[in-house]
Amino acid sequence: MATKRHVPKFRRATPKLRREALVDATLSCLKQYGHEGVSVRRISAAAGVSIGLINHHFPSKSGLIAESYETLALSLQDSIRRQAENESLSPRDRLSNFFRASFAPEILDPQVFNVWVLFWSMVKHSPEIRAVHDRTYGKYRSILESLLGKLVDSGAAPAFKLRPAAIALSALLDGLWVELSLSSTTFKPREAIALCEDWVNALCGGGFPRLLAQPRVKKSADALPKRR
Amino acid sequence: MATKRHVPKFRRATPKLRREALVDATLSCLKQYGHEGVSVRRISAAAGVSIGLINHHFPSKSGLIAESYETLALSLQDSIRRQAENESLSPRDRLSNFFRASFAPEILDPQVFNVWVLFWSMVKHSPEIRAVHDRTYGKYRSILESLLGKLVDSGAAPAFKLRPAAIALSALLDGLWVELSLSSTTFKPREAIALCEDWVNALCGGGFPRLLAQPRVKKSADALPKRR
DNA sequence: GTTGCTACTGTACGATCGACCAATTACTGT
DNA sequence: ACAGTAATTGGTCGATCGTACAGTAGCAAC
Repeated sequence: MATKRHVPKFRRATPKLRREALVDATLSCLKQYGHEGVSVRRISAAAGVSIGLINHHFPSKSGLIAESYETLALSLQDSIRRQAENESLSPRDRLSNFFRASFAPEILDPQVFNVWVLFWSMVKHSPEIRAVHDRTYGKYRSILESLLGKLVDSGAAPAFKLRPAAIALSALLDGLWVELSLSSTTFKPREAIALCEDWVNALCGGGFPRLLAQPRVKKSADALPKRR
Repeated sequence: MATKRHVPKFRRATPKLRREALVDATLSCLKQYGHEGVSVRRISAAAGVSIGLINHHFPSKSGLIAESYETLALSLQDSIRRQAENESLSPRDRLSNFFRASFAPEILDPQVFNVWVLFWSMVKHSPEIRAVHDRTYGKYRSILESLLGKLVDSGAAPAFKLRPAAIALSALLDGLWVELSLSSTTFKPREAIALCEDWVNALCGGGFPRLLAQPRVKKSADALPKRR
């Protein structure tokens, strides 16, 4: 026997690191195989660990999937938000950066869309996944609201109702993202960006009178319009 | 023995009728169980037939699913389009009807959305489903283009590029539909309708200059702008 | 009544699923 | 060097999956 002492069959990792590795493997499998990728065997194989390890670190398969959803959602969100955080730019330019980032290749990756839609299809049947969805979507909309609010503060746009505007803009972004992801041949990312810019330009130009009706006010609960 | 002659164990049906029944059962299972509903056993039980009958009428399970997708897509499409077909209304009013129909309860049914997203998630991994998607989505956009074209003809809107406008409007519709279906608490269908109306109003008021750049012309290939 | 066609049944098969758990083993503290 | 801890393994369990196929039986034609 030479100097060979001992070759470990596996290496221990801290629960935190191992969980992250399993989440990465899950996303990888979902991208590659779709529905069929959601299998403890496939995921553990991709992570290079044994089958039983998943149930050691996660309560069940759906727990692992929920955590994977949250990881992907926050990753995409941060990737987009970073582009819009440049404080040296005007709010209007930051919105433009937000749009460009929203249709960057890494976001339009068809595999990412596929995984995303898969999560959507689980929202209704899994409370854990639904919780993740509500949390991340609320955060996304609040980012948009914040950007739109700064737009008003900078004087680039007249005062308008932030929430419906953020809803409309995020819907437009989402809808374009979906269509682009489903078939990239119909139109191009730059067209999608232009359509978002057009929407904001119309907003700045007062093109949506209904959104202007009740400007932002600090408190005054009675300021809530009674709907028409 | 009394008059009891013979109680048939099953009744024969024409292939056409049986296929339709199986498609209906498939959609029902998908609505109720989501991913887990896509099972020949569950579907055949819902249709009240034996397991083997599916493979007698369809080449495989994915064939049945593709046909179910097409059935649902055409059903929703017709339901919406009927509202906009009233020839006695102005093009602008027909668009409004189109919006209202797009957010009618039967379209916003969370179960329908769930099934729809499930189909989306299969588009990338199944050529048969992809074919159905491309066909139905192209048809949907052409309906929108036609409506928008009539809007120009009626003089309600200045001439604009139909295709990008139809893309933007369908994206807005889809995005709002997705958000409403995912969590109905965030906003209400009437807000979604209002946001669509606002978009068309802005279009009619010339709020999207970029869409106006090149009005509809018959030929003139050199009219394509060089992008900025 | 009889025959022929085929819609239809139902079992069987091999593969794969998620969960479970006792045994193993890498690593840390002493 | 040793012991304790817990991360990790890998086999097993019952359930369920899609497909195949040999056999059954409804129903129309004659």
